[in-house]
Amino acid sequence: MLKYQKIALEMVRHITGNLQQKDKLPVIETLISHYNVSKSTIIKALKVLEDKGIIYMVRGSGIFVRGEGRKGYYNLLGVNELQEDANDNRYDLLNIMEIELICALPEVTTALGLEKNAKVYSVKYVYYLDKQVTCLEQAFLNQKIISNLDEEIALKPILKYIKDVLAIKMRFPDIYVNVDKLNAEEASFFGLNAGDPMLCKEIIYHLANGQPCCYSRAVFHYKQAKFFLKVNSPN
Amino acid sequence: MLKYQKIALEMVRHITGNLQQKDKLPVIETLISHYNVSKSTIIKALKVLEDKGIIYMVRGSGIFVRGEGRKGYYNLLGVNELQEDANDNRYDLLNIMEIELICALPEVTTALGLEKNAKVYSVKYVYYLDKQVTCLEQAFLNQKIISNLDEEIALKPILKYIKDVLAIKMRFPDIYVNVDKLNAEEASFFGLNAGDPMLCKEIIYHLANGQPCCYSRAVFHYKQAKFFLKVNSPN
DNA sequence: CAGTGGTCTAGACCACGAA
DNA sequence: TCGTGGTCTAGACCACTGC
Repeated sequence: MLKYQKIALEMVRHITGNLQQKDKLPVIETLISHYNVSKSTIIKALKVLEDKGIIYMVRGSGIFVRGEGRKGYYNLLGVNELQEDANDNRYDLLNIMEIELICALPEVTTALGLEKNAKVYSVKYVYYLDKQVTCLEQAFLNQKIISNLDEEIALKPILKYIKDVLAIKMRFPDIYVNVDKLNAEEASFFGLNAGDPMLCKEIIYHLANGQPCCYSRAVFHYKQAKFFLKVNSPN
Repeated sequence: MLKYQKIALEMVRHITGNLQQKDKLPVIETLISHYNVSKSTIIKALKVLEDKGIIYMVRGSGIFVRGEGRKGYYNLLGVNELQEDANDNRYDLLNIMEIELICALPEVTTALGLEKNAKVYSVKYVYYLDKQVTCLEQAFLNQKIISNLDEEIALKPILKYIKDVLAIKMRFPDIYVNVDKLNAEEASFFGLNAGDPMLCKEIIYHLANGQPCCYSRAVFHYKQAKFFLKVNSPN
């Protein structure tokens, strides 16, 4: 693990454990001697925290804690589908409804940049929160990249499996959000009526080399479709 | 303007004007001699583009163009409300329905961290796309920070005014997204029915020193509530 | 194993905020 | 004016990709 990453991690732990919104961090000079690294490395670590929305740095003044988001809202980037971060208690139960190897439909071949009739794994997930269905997800994985998928693998954090076991590096997801009315089938899962609102979140995951490898479409119960996003100044 | 910002800007222009998805950029050594700056400065400029989702860098391989998002979707960060970026043709007409100086309601005092009964400007906007209402927005601005607001000012990009005329620096918005049913009043604006879906996007803008100064709540027609977000590897 | 992106350093200098 | 964040440099060295 790189120096700046390690420092960033330590800082996150220290902040979340001990500090509150608007608390001031030590000045950079202090951090330099504390971690015994160069200024650039400290700043790089701090930038990581700034990008995550944990701190903000004010020139001429200091470094401050940015504080929590609104309660009941989930991090839009804390990509909960495909169980990337299972610590996040966005749901308390997960089931796989179906898992099969199919020929990709046009929608999927486009999203994943595949040849016609290429094979993909389709995995349908149901997420529960307080014993209610909160999210329906269907994920399509390029079989050329992720082969030998089975239920046991798919039930564990699948992106972690891809990273750790297959040693494939994921990068930059593209996220699409839109709103629509529930169809009858979806509505029955949620215990809602057809025509009720829903939020649809689509994600296309790319590998380190830019190739798309996974396309996911998740539909959320509108009462639980609450997301936040901490942005930084675009400069 | 800083070196790396200037270089980033030039690069963006060059890419959007001449290159396509997956095209390869010159190697860093070349960029160094072309722009006549140090390696760190080039990398800093490239990071700006990477954060914007314009390029991706692959170690050992090269720097590539990431390509456009899906058609018909708008950048979730291209914060169109309050007209930050008027070039973006997310709407083709804008009206102010109402502008007044009022005592902040509890919801607003919380969002802006104000004292009870503090004064805020309330500005109600209506956005049109293809002669249809596409978005209703109500913005609340802390009067202690933005004083003397009038219709003429509010109709121009208001964040630009705050930055350029008042010389106040904006930073890190917090964005909240949720989905709900339209009430009767909102529905009548959109030409939809009460109970139809809507997307609500709330933004709290903070100043450079961390103080919240503006709270905006925008409701979108569900057929036009399509947003994308280009994320980078969290490292 | 060559080529390319990326980390890390030490230090000069700049820009902004607060007192 | 001082303290603090931030830019920029030159160069050593590391880590990954693809031939």
